[in-house]
Amino acid sequence: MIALVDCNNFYASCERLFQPRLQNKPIVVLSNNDGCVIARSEEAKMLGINMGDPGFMIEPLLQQHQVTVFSSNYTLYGDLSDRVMRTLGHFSDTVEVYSIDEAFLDLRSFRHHNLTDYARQIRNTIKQHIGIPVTIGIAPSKTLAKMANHYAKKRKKAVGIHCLDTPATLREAMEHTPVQDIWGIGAQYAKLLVKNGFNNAWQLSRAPEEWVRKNLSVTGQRLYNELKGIPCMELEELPPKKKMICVARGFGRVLEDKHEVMEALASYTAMVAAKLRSDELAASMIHIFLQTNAHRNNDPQFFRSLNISLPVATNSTHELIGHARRGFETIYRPGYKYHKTGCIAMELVPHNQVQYGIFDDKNRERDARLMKTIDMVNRSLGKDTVRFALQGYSAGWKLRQQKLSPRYTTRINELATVNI
DNA sequence: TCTGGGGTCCTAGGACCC
DNA sequence: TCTGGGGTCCTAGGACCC
Repeated sequence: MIALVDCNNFYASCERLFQPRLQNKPIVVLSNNDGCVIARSEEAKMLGINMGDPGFMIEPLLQQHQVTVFSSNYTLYGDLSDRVMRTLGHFSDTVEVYSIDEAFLDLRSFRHHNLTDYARQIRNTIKQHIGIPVTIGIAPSKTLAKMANHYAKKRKKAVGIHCLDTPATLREAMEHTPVQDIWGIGAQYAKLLVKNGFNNAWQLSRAPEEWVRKNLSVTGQRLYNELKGIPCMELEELPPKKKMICVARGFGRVLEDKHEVMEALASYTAMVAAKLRSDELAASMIHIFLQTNAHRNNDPQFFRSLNISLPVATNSTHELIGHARRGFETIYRPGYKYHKTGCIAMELVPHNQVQYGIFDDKNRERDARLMKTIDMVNRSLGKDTVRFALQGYSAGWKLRQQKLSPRYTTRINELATVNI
């Protein structure tokens, strides 16, 4: 059996952990730039606030019900996530960290245990040691474990655990799972399935396999077998090798000044370079793009992107910024209100396996030492302490984060204070 | 009358996930 | 005024090769 452990309303729960007065109060967390709702406490869900609602559009509702709003604080969530995952490691030798708030646990060697009791133990330990509430679903395959978890959240909230270990419990959960709630079925496939008379997971698992293969491709066929209880997806303990590294962001406001857009692109490129180094990778190609705000119907729209092949794979900040700048010069057009830009590193190779070029005259070893030093300084004194000229100092494109909470667990000067 | 066929590589686009 | 960001996988179709 496989368990899926999922943190409840994770970002909202993280924020609440350090502000106990928000217990039983509605909370929402907004995406970058304080854009859309990406997490809600139960109380906020009950008010009819949906995932993805733009913050400014639900402003009256937030005020009316005194909803506490937070900007997203990934430093805090990442640290609490690490603690949860480390704790899960005590309960199974095989843990796949699937996302910041979810993990699959292999419980196949626990055949003689009462798995519901074991799950209760996991749940209590995480609540006690870290303070985050979790829900646990247990079933014969990953897809069914996801379904069990979903079922527990919807119908057994108080218990927070659901185990699909008999044909009857399996069928019951599947009949109560509409196709769009199946892991791997999105809006498009759900529409197609309903049109063809498959409304819930049970019905889909009874569909002709040929039809599934033809209409949902091989991923759909895998999913179909998982629904039948035949595991087709193994647990991945090691994170797979990255194929790309992307930093892209909308600006706090639209930009019409070429240099400001370039500063943003240079800064995102520098972030890509730092990520490459921390993963010990180098990029053989970068992709850059810039675009206007598609939501502003009255503005002329512009989108352009460019692939840039690099003569020698690199993770050096100034080299990557140099390539990005030359690319930017060729795709930039004046006269538009720019909203977003980004840099994507592709064709990644391990940094110690880079092929040098015959005509390459750069001193790459000296460069690597310089980058190491910069990373060290920025790690200890803050992300932007050392930066390159092109990144600039104008804050016009910086993120909007008006409701940012302290990084309680990772910065000594942002510790929580307790009045007694 | 009949107008090759099998293979690879690349890219764009669509679908999905959290 | 204000609508997220970072990923993966699969397929179809074109270019090219022999």
